[in-house]
Amino acid sequence: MSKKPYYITTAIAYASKKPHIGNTYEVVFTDAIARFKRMQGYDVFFLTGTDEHGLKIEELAKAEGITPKQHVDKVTDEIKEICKIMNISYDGFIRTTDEQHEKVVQKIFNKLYENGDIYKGSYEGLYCTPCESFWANSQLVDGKCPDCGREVTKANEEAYFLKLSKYQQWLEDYIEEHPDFIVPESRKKEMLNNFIKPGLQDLCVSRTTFTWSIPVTFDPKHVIYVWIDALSNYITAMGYDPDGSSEMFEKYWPCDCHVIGKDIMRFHSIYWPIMLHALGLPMPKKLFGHNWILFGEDKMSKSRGNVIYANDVVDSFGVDGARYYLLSEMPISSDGSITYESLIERYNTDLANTLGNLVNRTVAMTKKYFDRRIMSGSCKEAVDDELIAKALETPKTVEKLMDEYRMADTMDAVMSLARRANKYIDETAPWVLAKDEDKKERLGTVLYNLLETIRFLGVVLTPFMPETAEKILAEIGTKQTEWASLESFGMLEEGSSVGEPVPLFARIDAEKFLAEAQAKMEAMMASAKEEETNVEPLAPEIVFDDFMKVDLRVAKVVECEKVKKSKKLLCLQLDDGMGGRQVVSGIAQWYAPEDLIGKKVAIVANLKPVTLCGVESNGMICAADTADGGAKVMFVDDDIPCGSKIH
RNA sequence: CGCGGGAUGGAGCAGUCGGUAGCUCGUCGGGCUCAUAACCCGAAGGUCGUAGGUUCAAGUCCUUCUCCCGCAACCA
Repeated sequence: MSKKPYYITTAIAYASKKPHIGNTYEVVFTDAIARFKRMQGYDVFFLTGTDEHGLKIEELAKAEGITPKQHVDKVTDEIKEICKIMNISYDGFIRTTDEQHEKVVQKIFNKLYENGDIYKGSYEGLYCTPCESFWANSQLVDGKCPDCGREVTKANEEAYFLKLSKYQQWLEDYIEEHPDFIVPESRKKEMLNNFIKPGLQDLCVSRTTFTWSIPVTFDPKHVIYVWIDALSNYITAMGYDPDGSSEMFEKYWPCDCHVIGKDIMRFHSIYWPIMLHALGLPMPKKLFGHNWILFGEDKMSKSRGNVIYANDVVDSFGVDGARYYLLSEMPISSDGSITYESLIERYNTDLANTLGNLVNRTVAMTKKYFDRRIMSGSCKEAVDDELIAKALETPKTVEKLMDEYRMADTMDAVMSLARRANKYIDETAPWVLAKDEDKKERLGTVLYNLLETIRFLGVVLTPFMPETAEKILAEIGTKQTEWASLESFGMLEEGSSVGEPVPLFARIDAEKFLAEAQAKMEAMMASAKEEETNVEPLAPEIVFDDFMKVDLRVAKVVECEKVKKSKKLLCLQLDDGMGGRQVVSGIAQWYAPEDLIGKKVAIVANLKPVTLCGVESNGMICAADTADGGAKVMFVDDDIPCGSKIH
């Protein structure tokens, strides 16, 4: 009988910059599932790759003075290197710049066009000529271009649209009728309530403002929207072709699981199903949206000095230390957090103490008492039963948990067996048995039970920590490494020999390590600061009259409170020397109301009033952007009277 | 009242169908010496966010409120 196919993918990584450890999580998670399914006897295809088109990459390359292709080649090499370091067993690695992919994406676009699911329409918008940008009404600042402040003109540009609206009802029904399609459940509700039910607007799927993308064949000044391009990778990589797909595609499609970050759930749960449906293809079976790994409470960024790359972790903790951490630390329902402290703790307690030491002490005793020989396991006693039962139950538990992608719980189930084995050593006290020649046979059995339990651990760990598993199994000299060999306890070959007891995981000195990590962080922040000197490009030149149109004034913050229902907005009552005014400002993330009360600030005083979240705003507080995306308010000397004009 | 998730010993979490509140780490005490100052046992520590309700019985079901998080909106 042929093996059942199982097709699993990660999202393709955006080839703009080297991914950090949080980004690496997805590929490790998926790798563990892929390896697990292989062990279960599935014919697995595990696809990953890189998304290499788009405006951002074009701009980055320009800034570096290289071509976009050179840029993505570099980043893709880095990503492949990380996969190698992390021991990722992908079967396919697609790049969206692959010729085959580009060709098929064009065909997909054409087919959708021919079927009428993509149509040519016009993108109606407000255009700022100097900036060459379209803006939506809501983006305008005082009715003007938010970038340069000039007048915008109504303009029409032709563009292609995907008829999402046509499939809205179908999509809604499909998601409702397939409760396992989007997991976890909360993501499903988010998508349904925030996007689908309010109504889908047709999606603009072509661009003319940049060129680093796949051209529309029949209208070459347009390039295909990156998400159409990117999502297609899941089928183009497998040999899908509107004119006749490969056998491989027929075998593996529909995909069993797309593992994706929660941020791109939207694209995968709306655009992708509709594209597939329009192409007449079956839906993937599951979209699994995972959470993020944050550094403590923060997102990782260079300016915070907290970017951790996969290779940093691997250098200190080894591949499997890194893999184990990622797999065990990520809760299913909320964001995980990575800290050096927890990394060390996890490594030392679970891997070094519980697992590594178990293997080491058992092998050492086998060496000491039986000159490495594995004895018979036939001299049984009642104490053995609990250990044996636990060993037999562990693979079953793992299977059950892995069905629901409960990775952290899976890791715990495995460690729990190792802990039980340590306890068994205490219960049986082999060193006491060793003192009594009559107990030699019993001692042999105790060690046999331990070694057999270690074999279970080795086999069960194979998908998660392949290198360690291999070491463990080699150490006890067994050939019984198949998942099926865990059906019964006692498959370990009697009479064979164990290897030399070598620690699997060396303990890490937390204090020393943290001091070094601190130094690294500081160095990173310093270098990030240097990079920050890359200032924003200058806006187009203006004449003095333009400047004079802006009326800047000094004002004192009299009252300040948060705008309800909004995370970002503060509502300020200002003394502007002209009877006072109310201004709303999007700085709540960086300033508490009491930070501002009593201070004097610079305001743009003649902005047309607008209403934000139901609160009227008459003007704008001047603030400087900071490198990490924050803002710093420009405070003014207290002795300048309110209402003073600023030139 | 935009949508959704959550609040459980010092920390991080589990708790399926309502039926004695559990796990890992940490702390304290003890044991052991095969082992990587590792391992094992014991103890302290929780009125399960708040206020009500249903029930013989509520962490679990219903309602009120508070706070946190995600998504959406919003950054004039």
